[in-house]
Amino acid sequence: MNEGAQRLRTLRTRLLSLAAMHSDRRVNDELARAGARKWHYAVLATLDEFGPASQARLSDRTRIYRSDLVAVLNELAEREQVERAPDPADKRCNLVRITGAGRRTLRKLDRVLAAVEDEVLAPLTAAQRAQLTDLLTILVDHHSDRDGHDAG
Amino acid sequence: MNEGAQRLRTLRTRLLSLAAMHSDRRVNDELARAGARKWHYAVLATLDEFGPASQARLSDRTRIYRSDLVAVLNELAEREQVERAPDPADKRCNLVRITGAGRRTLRKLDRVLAAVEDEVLAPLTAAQRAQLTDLLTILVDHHSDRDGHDAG
DNA sequence: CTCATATCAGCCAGACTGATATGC
DNA sequence: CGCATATCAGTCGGGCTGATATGA
Repeated sequence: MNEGAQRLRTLRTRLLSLAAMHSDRRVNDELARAGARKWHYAVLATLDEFGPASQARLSDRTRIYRSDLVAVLNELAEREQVERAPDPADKRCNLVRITGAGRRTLRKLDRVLAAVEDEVLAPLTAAQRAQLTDLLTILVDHHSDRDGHDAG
Repeated sequence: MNEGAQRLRTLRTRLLSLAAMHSDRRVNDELARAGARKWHYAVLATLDEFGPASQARLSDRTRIYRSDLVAVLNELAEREQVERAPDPADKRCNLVRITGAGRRTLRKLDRVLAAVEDEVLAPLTAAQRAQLTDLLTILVDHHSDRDGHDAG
């Protein structure tokens, strides 16, 4: 009805939000069916890739707040997917490491997430998927730099 | 340390999530500075574009749940940015319309959001921004169809 | 009677803050 | 001392569900 018309549907920040919301919902649903949550996967994948680490480092690498990480690790430890032991070199720290069961869970979640990713990106061609990956990577890297996060 | 390494950082569903999280945070922060929230903008923009509507239609168009819309409209009505009056044609409905103050607020928020959008997309060239818009639009349209939402 | 509308009450994951105890 | 780590308590926006009253 006015100059601003169409802004809502073309607002890129909103498109990003809507696309992510749908993607997240599918991810969360499927992870829930597998008995896990995003954070569990993030922790397991990070431990598998980088090896044992303190909770502070895990927090940096997964972007899970330190305060929230506590509960996540409690859950993972309960399921024996990670082990949490005091670091002899620095008694303030816990050294967290992934277990065999954790690796098996990770493999399973990897498959679940690959399927969801494929479903979410279904309407895009291979070339478009590559484009999207590039663009999103640029955005994420850019604000990671500015916010000063751990590069791993 | 294993085949799954790098999966976390290249997982498209995660990249989407991270990019959207950053964008949303910036949007929310700046809207807050302007005394508003995303939902306020969505309602005002939708009313401006499509004209007066019932809450049910507003809910479809903005994707705000009907139950949540009540509070949003209360807030907007308090600030006299919208008017909510019983629809004489269907007494179950409220007819919601934007006011002059609402339009002025909308213009202000439009400027705020344009600035945020520009900041968020800063690392992208004009061509890349167009690409991103296309790709996100495809994704959003695709799942809107499947979830069966109102096209407006 | 069935269906839609508006409203209210409440749940839950998740982002984020602040305080505290402990060890460097 | 100042600084980092892990933990706990709690806030808050927002997505989502269910119940209810009322009218089409």
